[in-house]
Amino acid sequence: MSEGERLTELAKRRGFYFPSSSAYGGTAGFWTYGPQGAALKSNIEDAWRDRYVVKEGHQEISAPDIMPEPVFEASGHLDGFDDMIVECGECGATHRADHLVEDNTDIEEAESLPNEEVMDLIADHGIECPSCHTSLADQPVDNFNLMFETNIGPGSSSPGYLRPETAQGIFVEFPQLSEYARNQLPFGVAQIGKAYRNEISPRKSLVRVREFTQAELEHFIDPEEDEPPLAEVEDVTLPLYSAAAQESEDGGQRELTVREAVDEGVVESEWVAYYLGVSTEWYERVGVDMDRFRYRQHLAGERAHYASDCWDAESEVDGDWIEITGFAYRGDYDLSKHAEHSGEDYTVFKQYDEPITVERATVDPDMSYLGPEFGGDAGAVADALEALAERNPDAFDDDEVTVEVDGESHTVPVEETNFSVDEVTENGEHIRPHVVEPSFGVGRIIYTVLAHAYETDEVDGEERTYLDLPPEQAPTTVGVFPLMDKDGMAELASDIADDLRAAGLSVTYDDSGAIGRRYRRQDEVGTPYCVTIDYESLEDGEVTVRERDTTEQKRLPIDGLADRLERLATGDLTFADL
RNA sequence: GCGCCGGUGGUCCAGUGGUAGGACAUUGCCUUCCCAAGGCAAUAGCCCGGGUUCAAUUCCCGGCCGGCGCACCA
Repeated sequence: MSEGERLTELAKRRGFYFPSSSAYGGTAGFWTYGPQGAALKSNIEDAWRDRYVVKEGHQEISAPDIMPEPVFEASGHLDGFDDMIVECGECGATHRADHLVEDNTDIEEAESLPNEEVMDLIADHGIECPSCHTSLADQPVDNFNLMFETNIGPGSSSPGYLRPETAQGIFVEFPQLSEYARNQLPFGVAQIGKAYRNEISPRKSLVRVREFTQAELEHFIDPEEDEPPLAEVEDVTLPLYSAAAQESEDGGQRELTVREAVDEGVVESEWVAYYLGVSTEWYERVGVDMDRFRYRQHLAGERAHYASDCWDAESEVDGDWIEITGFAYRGDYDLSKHAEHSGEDYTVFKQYDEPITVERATVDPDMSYLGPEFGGDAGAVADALEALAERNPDAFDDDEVTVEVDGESHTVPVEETNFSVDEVTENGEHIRPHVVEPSFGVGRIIYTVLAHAYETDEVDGEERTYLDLPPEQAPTTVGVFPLMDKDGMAELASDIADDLRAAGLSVTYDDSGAIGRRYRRQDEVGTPYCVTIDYESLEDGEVTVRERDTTEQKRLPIDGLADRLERLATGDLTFADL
C-alpha cells in the first residue's frame, strides 16, 4: 500500500476526511472533514492565524465566496481561465483550439475570436489532431472555464462566480481596507476561506479538489520605502530549488539562510525571503517533516498572469512534490486592474516628510470664450490646454497656443487660457501599493501533515500505528480512561475529564474495551497524552499519564493535572521533566 | 476529458448466474484489565441505471466514484 493509500484508509476509518455525498454516488473533487479532520483543520487554521495575523499585526477579513462578473473581468480570471477546447472525434483527446489555430496560421490572438470562427479556421486550414492526426474539421469548439458560474438573483442578467482564490475578496475592497488601516503602509489583510475551481480531473484525495480552503495574506507595501524585518528570520535555513538550478543539468537544491539567499540574489524580493523564513518555522510548528520539504522557484513560463516572481513551498508524499503554498510578488497588478475597471481610487496618499514647493504651470481657460469659439469641442480643448501646460509650459510663451483635438488643430489666444506659473505646495503623492502574497492551501497542508505524521513501530511485539502530530495540532489533547468501568473509577475519571475540559483542553473519554485498545485508538488519531484512573487513584489521588510517541507512563497527582497537561501541550514542559 | 485497472459490512479482502464469507473494527455481557488478551453474543454489505436470463452481486452496455498514465493545473 502506498503512503497515500494508507493515509486515505486511516482518514476514512478514523474520521479525518472522506468523499462527500457518497450516498448519491459521490462527487469528484469534494471531501468532507470528519470529526478528527475538522478539529485538525481548525487547529492548523488557528496556528496560521496566530502567526500571520496576530504575530504580524495584520487584519483578518471574511469576504463572500460569490462575486459578480466584473470582479473577474478585472482580475483577469474570466479571460485567463476560459479555454477554448476542441475534442478529437477519433481519439477523444482534448486540445486548446486557440493554440492549434495560432500554431497553424498567422493569427496570434485566436482566443479573442468567436468559437464559430475558430471552428471555421480549423476546417479551412485542415488542422489535425496533434495526437492521432485525424482532421478536426467540424468538431465543435467549446468553452471551458475553470470558474463555477452562477446567477445572482432571478434570471441570467447578473452572472456571478465562485471565487477561484480568496485574494480577490481582499483586493476589491482595498479602498475600504486601506481606510481601516488609517491609510498607512505597510499593512496586511488576511483571509481564511473557501475557493473553488472546476478542475478537469480531481486527483489524490485532498490534493486536487474542486472546493478547498485557502489561507491568504495580502501584504500591501510601499515598494520605494518599506522593508521587511528580515533580521527576525535571517538565520533560518531555507531549502531552495531555484529556477536556474531546475534548468541546469547538475543543479540541485541549496540550503541557504534567509540572509544568504537575499545577499546572493537567489531570492530576489526581500519580502518574499522574509515570508519564506517565517513560513519555514511555521511549517515545522504544524508538523511538516522538513526533510521532505523545499521551496521551488517558478520557471518563467510557469508564472501566473499577475506574478513577477514566485516561489512555491512543496512537500513530498509518495515521491511526488505537492504545492502547499505559493509566495508571489504580485506588484501592483491587482490594484491597478481594479482601479482601471471600477474607476475607483486604489491608491494611498503618502505624505512627504516636509512639504515641497514646486513651480506648477496651470491654466484656467475662459469658457465663455472657448464655448462660442469651439462649440462641442470646447471641453476637450480645455483638457488639452491643461495637459499641454503641464507637459510643455514654454508653448504658452507666445500670443497664441495651438492644441490638437481628434486630429484637428485649434488655436487659442494665450490670454484667454489664464495661463500662469505658480509656486505650489505639495504635501505628498498618491502611490499604488505593491502586494506580497503568501497563499496557503489548507487541505494540502493537512494532507502533508498527516502523511508526515504517520508512523509505525512495535510495542510488546505488536505493530502499532500512530500519528506523531504536534500536540498543538492534534484533534484531541488528552484521552481519559477508567481502567475499568466499575468501583467508582468511572466516576472519578469522568470528573477528571470534566475538569480538564473546563481548563480548556480538548478531551476524549473512553471506557470501552481493554486499556491497550483504548491507547491504540488515541494513537491512531494522534492524541499526545492519555490519563488512566485505576484502583490506586481512588486511594492516593494519583493517575497514570502516558505519552503517545514513547508509550512511557508516569504517576501524577490529580491536583494540578490540567495545568501540567496544558504546559506539555504547549511545549512549555517535556514529558521527561515530569 | 481520454486510456488502463478497480468498486462486496465502518475498514481491508475472498467468492458466486440461484442474493454471500473471513479478518479487523464496533456494541453488550463475563474475566481487579496499564499497551490491539480470552470467552459468549449482537449489529452491519454486493456503487447506480439499463440489457441478457426463469433468475444478475456475478455476464454485457452506460453512468458515478477511486487509483495510475496522458492532458489540464490560469
